[in-house]
Amino acid sequence: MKNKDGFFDLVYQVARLIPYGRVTSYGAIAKYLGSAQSARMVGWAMNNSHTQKEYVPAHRVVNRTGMLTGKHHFGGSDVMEDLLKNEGAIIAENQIVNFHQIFWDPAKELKL
DNA sequence: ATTTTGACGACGT
DNA sequence: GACGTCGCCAAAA
Repeated sequence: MKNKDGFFDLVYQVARLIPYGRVTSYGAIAKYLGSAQSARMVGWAMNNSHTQKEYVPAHRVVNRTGMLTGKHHFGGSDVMEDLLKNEGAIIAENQIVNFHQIFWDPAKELKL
């Protein structure tokens, strides 16, 4: 397949697998991909996520602190917060309060 | 080909 | 316990 087995595409696919009302961290995805130390790459991939044909729920991906670090990349609006809140996430000061509650680890949940 | 970055993470002070 | 710095990998300039 001409699927670019690139790191980016992998991240996009995993990000799309994030269930509704759930969030994950860059490190979690990176770990699932086998490159736990490449958490930064995941974030970078998200930056290019807009280049993907399919929409990537990047708003469900936050850093390990649960802070919406990437909300600035959503067009400058608080759309990211609104979306997460809409899914049941509690956001306060750009930070997910119930992060531990809605945290979704692909390497754990998605792992068969 | 080399250098810089980049939406992180862990360790150190 | 809060703040700072370094380290990681991979892609873009």
